[in-house]
Amino acid sequence: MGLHERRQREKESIRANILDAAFTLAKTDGWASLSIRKIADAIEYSAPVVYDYFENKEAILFEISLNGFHQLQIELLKAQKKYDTPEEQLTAIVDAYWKFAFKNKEYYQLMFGLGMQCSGKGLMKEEFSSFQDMLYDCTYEIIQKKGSNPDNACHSSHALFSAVHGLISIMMMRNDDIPSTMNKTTLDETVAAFIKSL
Amino acid sequence: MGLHERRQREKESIRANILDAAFTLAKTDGWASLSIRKIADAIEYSAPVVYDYFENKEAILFEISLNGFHQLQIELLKAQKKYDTPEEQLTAIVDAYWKFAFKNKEYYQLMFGLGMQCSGKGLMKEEFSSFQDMLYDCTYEIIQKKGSNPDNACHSSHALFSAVHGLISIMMMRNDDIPSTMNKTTLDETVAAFIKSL
DNA sequence: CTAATTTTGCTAACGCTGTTAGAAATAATA
DNA sequence: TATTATTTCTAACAGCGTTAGCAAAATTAG
Repeated sequence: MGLHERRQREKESIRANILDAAFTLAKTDGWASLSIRKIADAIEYSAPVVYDYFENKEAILFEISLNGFHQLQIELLKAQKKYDTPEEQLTAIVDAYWKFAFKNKEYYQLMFGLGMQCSGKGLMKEEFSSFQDMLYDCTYEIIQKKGSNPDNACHSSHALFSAVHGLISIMMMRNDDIPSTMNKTTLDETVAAFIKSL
Repeated sequence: MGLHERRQREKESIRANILDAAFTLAKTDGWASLSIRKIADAIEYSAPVVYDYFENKEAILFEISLNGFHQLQIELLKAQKKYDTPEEQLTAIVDAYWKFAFKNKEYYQLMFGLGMQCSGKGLMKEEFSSFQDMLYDCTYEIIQKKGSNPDNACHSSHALFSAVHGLISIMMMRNDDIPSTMNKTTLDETVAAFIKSL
């Protein structure tokens, strides 16, 4: 009687195909041109079938963005584990964040609503703040090590996150009239100055 | 023979009405729900008339975003002129930038493509960089005054711009699970730390 | 193995979008 | 007044997200 389970697996496979197709289409043609009908074409079903698996288009985008956040978190943890001191960890985490953003432009655009209608504005909680949390932890440790006032850790780490996200946002939105090497340099300098300032 | 001129003025008035209507609609219902037909309704014409004044929808958004940049520039200059020292000017400029962003959410979203399809990605030049230029000038002056190396002024001011824009972007995209007072404090601290670091 | 029932997937449609073609109405000129 | 130029409209095209309702297929029951 493994019939139900097989059907279940088939359904899950279709669901995954929808997400896959949507993301692949976005990578080739951009989020703006993504449509339910194109997704349906890609998975070789008619359009209404998509609605058996997702409530609406936004739900698809939201789930893809969650995937993005999870993938990002994995990268960040991997980077952190490579080092022991909070200073090195912080540098590595920011570096991994930067790399993720540019290796996965479509993810980053979706996750933060850059140049596109954003999905699930208020719904994000832990997913959204994992980077912030990691920055906070490192910042707190560094401050403690230095014997400074740890009350500012929250503000400070938030400021660093903003700076990193801002740098990435600007780079992504503008059509590279700024050399991308400069931005990476600016990032590195920002992180270095940040650590020193604690 | 002032007939042509009157017609000319009428046409310009319709053009202005289109921009006005578009912006007003955006302010009440958001950019996502803005449509050519709604604009046409608002100015009491049929939809195709809009295309006698603008090539397409994007051209309308682009022009509105230019208005936003110009208005922002005026605010920034006003803030700068209030002070004489570059430190005070820098603080005032950033403050004016922040205030503009939250007094004119719709402008800022359009100008930087926050949570919406952005208009005229590559076309922006001086308009886009007026804030950056002003930050640079102040930064350069402060560095010179302090006798530091002015080669870093470019990177430094760019970093500050990123931090400010990042802070605003995050605040606008998230549904205020972060208290807005904290962000303003973070901003002030960032600027203060920035000046001190030069 | 057939009959009833559930599940699945489709076509067609609604109301919306940006945009264009072409006709009708209005205004300006000869 | 007749002709020409301009203005403005309606209708339409192709696409969008989404839903209703029917046909086909797969599953279950007798």
